Amino acid sequence: MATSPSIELEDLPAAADDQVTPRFAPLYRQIKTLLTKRLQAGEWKPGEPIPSETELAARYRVSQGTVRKAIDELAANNLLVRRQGRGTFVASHLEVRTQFRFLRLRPDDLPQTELSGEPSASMPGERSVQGQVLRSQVIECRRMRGPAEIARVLQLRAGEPLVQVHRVLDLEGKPTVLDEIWLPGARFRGLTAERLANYSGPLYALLEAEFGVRMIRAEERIKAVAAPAGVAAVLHVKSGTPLLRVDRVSKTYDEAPVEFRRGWCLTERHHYYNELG
Amino acid sequence: MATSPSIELEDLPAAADDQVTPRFAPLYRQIKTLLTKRLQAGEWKPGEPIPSETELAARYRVSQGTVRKAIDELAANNLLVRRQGRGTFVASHLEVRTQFRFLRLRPDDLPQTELSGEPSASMPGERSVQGQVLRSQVIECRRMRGPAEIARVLQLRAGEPLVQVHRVLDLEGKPTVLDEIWLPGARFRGLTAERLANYSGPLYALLEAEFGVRMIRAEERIKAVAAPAGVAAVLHVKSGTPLLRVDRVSKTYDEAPVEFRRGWCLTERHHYYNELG
DNA sequence: ACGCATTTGTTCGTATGTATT
DNA sequence: TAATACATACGAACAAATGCG
Repeated sequence: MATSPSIELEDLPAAADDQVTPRFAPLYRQIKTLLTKRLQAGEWKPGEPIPSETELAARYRVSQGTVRKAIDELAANNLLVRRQGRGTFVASHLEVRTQFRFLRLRPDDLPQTELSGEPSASMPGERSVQGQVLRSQVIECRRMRGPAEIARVLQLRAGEPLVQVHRVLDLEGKPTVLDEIWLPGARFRGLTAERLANYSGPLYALLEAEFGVRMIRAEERIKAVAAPAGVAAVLHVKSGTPLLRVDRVSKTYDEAPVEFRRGWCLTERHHYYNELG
Repeated sequence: MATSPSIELEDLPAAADDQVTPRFAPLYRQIKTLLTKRLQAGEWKPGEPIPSETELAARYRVSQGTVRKAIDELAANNLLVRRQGRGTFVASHLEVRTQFRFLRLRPDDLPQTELSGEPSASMPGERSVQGQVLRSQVIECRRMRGPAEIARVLQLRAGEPLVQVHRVLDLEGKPTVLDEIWLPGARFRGLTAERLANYSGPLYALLEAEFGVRMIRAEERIKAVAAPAGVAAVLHVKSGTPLLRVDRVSKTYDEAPVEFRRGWCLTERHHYYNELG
């Protein structure tokens, strides 16, 4: 097993907790809160349908339109997915439609026509997503008491147990991203190197299916840095090569952070894609 | 005047035009299209109110709720801004609330509390926005017949006239971003170095006020690169320093591209911030 | 292949609440 | 205070998509 690429954590953002909850909220927003709590409690599992609008309206003694507006917002927040004629479903990283929702790296020469393509399976451990062949390989997975900075970002007490995962993403057959991932040990008790090695799908799908933790939202902070020696070796480039360093804090319901990830991305043939509205 | 930093344009994305317009659309979406056309025609100017919902409902012979749903989507697309009790207004880069909407660079040590602060004026040519002091200085502005790649991205014929602007953004008093901007010459006929020098606000506000071109949406493609000598000199760093290279294509109504911009960003003390939903 | 029941999507109309001028 | 405009809430009806018998 490769040694851990030694990294410094000099400037992680501090966690803030200034949620302002107004005392009086419109009815549909109260319904939204109630539904969110039921989702958070795991009353309906990812991929399952929630009760119909008419049923919920009766349940909460409000009109169907009010329930509808609450669900509209939850769907806009990617907590639910509406399907005409079928029902409203709990969003899931297991669905092909929403797999790799957070992956923003694209090949430079991607034809526009392939962008809408759905992920397709191919060789074991390999997947084609958004027109690019993707392979993930876990380098390391161990339990540790993490650095204070990580604990702070994850809103844990310093010294609390963490799971640390290192992995390489191959895109188009070339090692392109080295991910260093930290998870709170308490939430992910059975997460082992073996479990990860036997699994080939998206990490968030595994975390959702096995540990019931759904990643809803994430913040990313991106810098250009010179590749440290350890990282450079894994990506087969010279030390000092410019890399994208993407720091991600992923959050679940109620904005609770449950993952910190630092990705080192080689952008010779790829780029980070973003849309500004 | 400084010489143009020589850059290569090896891998700009090709422009695609595969808008699928379904023949039959719901009423509210037809209304949305009609309103968009009137906005595009400049019937209402940025910052001005559009007619009230009841008035539009009467005008188009539909219910107020249908107009409301159309406006909801236009507001979600940042074309309109709703203000309870006042009316619905054409979005504008001139408003303090939406100034620098597309600026994603943040100082590393920004306290969360300052994030919500509104931009405030200070010294001439200097502005405080999102907790950071910002100063823009134009290095160069000239007319030219641009490279074929630029023309392609802007969906112009090769050899059509372009305006090229180079500028430096100072953040916290340090040169941090070198922007190389290309605009279609035809749309921006009176744009000169002098006009830019006399103006200190956001560029998009100028383009909107003087030339009636509103930037609605943009796509960015980001790479980590080694600073070329010309860029390094402007940013006061050693050649080869890792920089964020942010390529932006800005679009106006109907997805028409009207700006290509390449930003070279020093991320020693700053980062590119992004939220994933 | 057809029709039926279910569920979300669209549209209308009305009434009332809240913010602004 | 009054008028105006957007925001919320209700109820009803029909359209469109889906799944099933």
